[in-house]
Amino acid sequence: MIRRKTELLITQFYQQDAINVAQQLIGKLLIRETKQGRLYSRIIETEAYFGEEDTACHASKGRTQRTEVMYQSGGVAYIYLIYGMYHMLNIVTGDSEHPQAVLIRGIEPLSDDLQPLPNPPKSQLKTNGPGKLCRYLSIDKQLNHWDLTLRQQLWVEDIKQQNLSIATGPRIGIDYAHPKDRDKPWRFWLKDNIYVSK
DNA sequence: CACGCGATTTGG
DNA sequence: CAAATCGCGTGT
Repeated sequence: MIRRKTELLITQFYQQDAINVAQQLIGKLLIRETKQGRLYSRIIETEAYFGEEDTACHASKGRTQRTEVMYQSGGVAYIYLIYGMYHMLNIVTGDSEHPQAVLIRGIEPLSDDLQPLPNPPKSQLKTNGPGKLCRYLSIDKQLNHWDLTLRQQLWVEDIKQQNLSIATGPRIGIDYAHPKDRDKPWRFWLKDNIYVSK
């Protein structure tokens, strides 16, 4: 019973608009479970991509094989390859038929007891960037369409957070978008965190 | 079916 | 500042 209720809450959380989810994901726990074990991280940077009307969003080109997953109901992963070598992790949000997603741009890796790592990852294992964190978490297109509400392999957990200082600003790397979208403050990050990109 | 480019990262 | 590297969307 408790479990059912929890799953319902998680589903409802992802059915909110991408802008709301992007903001609320900051500070939450991202868990990756593979045969090698579990990796715990804290989400510290996100971006919202909202609908066909958002010219920065892949769905602005309409429904294609690639964007199909964004038309699903919130809670599944949208993962694609960019620049021929980097994977991007997104979480689909909102109701079905309204394509939107949150790009996970940065995480802070944690130890098994959920404390900041004494020795932050170096070189190949940095996590301050959407491509780097996918490399760190061994995320590729095998997890495209993955249902995060199953709470296996890849999912998000709510943890007690207080006094989070969240900053907002325009999204990165979307020069191709219409100015009205380029300027929208749909990037969110945790202030004063050494892992935030740039 | 050819072509151009991208929600990035890295090293010079 | 440019290279790496290939899937996807577009137009023929």
